[in-house]
Amino acid sequence: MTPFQQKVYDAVKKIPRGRVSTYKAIAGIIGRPSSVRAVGNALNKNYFGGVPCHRVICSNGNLGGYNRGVKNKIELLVSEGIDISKKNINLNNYKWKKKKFLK
DNA sequence: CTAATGACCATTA
DNA sequence: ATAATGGCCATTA
Repeated sequence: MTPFQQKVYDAVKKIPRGRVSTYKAIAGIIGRPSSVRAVGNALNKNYFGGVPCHRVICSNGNLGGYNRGVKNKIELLVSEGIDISKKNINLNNYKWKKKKFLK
């Protein structure tokens, strides 16, 4: 468990149910905007439960990957009420915005 | 130490 | 619109 991973997981844990975030957004939250790739890498090696890593997707609305199989990722997201009918996620509707919660 | 890898991103053709 | 390219960074061999 590296310090970097710890930050990533901590940020991902804050994503509420029914919402998604992006690798880029997570990178920004932890203070390393240019480490988006490393963020994905960290999530790839996340063997912990309690971290909703299935709610993290690409900035362009694509699903991204999942260490237990993308299929499983889709199931989880759909079960939380997110629509993936067109094979990409509408970030305008589902993206988690921190500001909304601070208010 | 160097080199290779990857659940990314933005730019270019 | 899609496809290829270069850059970026933490981890691992």
